[in-house]
Amino acid sequence: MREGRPVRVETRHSIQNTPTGTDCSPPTAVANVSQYACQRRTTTENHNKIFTDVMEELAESSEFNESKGPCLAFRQAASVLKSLPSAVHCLKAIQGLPCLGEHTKAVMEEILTFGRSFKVEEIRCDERYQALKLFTSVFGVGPKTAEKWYRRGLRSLQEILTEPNIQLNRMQRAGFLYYSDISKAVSKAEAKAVGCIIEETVHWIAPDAILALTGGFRRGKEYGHDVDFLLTMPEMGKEEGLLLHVIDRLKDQGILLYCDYQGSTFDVSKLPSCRFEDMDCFQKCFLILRLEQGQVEGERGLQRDPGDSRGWRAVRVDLVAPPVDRYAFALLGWTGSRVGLDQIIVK
DNA sequence: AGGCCTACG
DNA sequence: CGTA
DNA sequence: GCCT
Repeated sequence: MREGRPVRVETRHSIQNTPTGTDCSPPTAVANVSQYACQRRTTTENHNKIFTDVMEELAESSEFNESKGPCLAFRQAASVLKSLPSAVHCLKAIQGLPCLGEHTKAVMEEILTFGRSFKVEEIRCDERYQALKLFTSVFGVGPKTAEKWYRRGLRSLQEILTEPNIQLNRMQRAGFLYYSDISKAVSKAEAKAVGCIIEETVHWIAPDAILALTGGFRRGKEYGHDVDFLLTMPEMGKEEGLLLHVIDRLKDQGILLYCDYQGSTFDVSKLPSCRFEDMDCFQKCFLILRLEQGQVEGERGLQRDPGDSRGWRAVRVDLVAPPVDRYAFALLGWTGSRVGLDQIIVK
């Protein structure tokens, strides 16, 4: 997810003392909003959905209008609001928070007063916005491609698939093929089932390999849009080639529907300075896996009508394979001191 | 007034 | 260009 | 649009 860019910390970003007691939100609501999006409190539930939905629509609309600045600003505003531990009930409660300026606050006031934003409702009615939103909801389709299709007069996904002169790339073909599955949220039970499959595959290759769930489900979320794992070997360097082996095995099992592999770009001799926190250089892959319904806890053998559904669904899965020293560092960073390694390593 | 991730495929 |  |  993407949480937007870091914001410099200021003393005013911390809550001011409110000795008069006129604030109408818990005092903790505004305290401790970090300078960095990645350091902000990541709550399991979003307590300000009524605001963040609108901010994200404004961001999307800005993106479609190629207004990069406003797009970023609305995304950051949404990110800050999502990090709050409780719902905002009056504007006073967000005093001093970063990324919430004049315009954003005006929109929020409108929502507090009328329960809706009229500007956003206008945007939602716009034909171009609707089409671009629909097109970009396909995995592999961004604003440029969506705009191209819109200018050709296309309006529905069916029209895209029917149009003979459109050549979809590999990513987009997967996007259309598994559209409804990928659009659907992944449940915790499904994430666990994916974990079992990856675990079995990984340990078949290397019994001492270490696999850990990360991302939203690691933080205890009930639903997510993909499932993330960290994978490594206890002995430094042994993780080389492991990820490609895993991908081969998934292929052999016939459950690999899509695979985008990125080799490691970590090179000590090339790096000007050691950046421990740079996770982007590790081996990783973005997959779409076929998950059998029978593998999911709670859905075992409940299939009364086999003709009713396929008996499986597609799930987006990310695997990252750092060397073990970085792995430990990354896990501790994501996990915090309260959870032990035994709780986060899938065994 | 000017910036607003980046690296990879 | 699109992804994370 | 928000911040510097």
